[in-house]
Amino acid sequence: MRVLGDPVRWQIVTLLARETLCTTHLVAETGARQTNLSNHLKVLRDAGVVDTEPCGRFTYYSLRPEAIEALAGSFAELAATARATGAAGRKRSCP
Amino acid sequence: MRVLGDPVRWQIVTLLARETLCTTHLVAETGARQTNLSNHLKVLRDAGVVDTEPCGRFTYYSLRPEAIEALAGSFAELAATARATGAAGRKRSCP
DNA sequence: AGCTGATGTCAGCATGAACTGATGCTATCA
DNA sequence: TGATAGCATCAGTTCATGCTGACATCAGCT
Repeated sequence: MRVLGDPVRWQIVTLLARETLCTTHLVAETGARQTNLSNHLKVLRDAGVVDTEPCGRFTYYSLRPEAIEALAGSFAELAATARATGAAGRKRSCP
Repeated sequence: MRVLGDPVRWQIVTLLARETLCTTHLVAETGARQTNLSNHLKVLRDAGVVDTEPCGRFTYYSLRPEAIEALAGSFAELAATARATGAAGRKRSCP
């Protein structure tokens, strides 16, 4: 969750959702430095959001749909309970 | 998105999803100081994630289901395109 | 009106995260 | 085998943001 808070990482995720890319492509697309991107990609890798696949001297990055789907599911669940409490008028009384 | 990256704010959101609460309750639940919570609630209010309803000298906070549902929808869409690119093997060729 | 308690706002401080430059490793090509 | 390119890691600096204390404000009660 905190991992996707950074705008650069969010841009990386949206780019990878459409296409599997390697670091060079991401550098060209985002305009960020290679080192900077490498750090962000490490964070995304550690969080299990992206997968890596070496290809010669390049490394391809792809988005893991499971991770995004899990987030989407928890958000949907949260929205459902929120709507239920709103409909039921569930509120704790003033102390 | 960036707004929900903070763990305290995430805790506030999950609490409000279940029950409409006022600041005193949130102070008791999270253990954070009142000023700290007030700042976080301001951020959530500015982002349109929560609604406020004054009740005497208390103020009730409730989660806005629309905001969460919008997030859930965009995540689901992202996951769908990610899964499609994975299935189609869509990748940009090495430069 | 005056008092009390709940809440919001502001300025300063501290912690953490992002960005950068330098360096090293690995794979490909001449 | 030397040169080059892609990529990762490390240490240092800068910047953002959360936290805190002090003050202001507002509603309700006596």
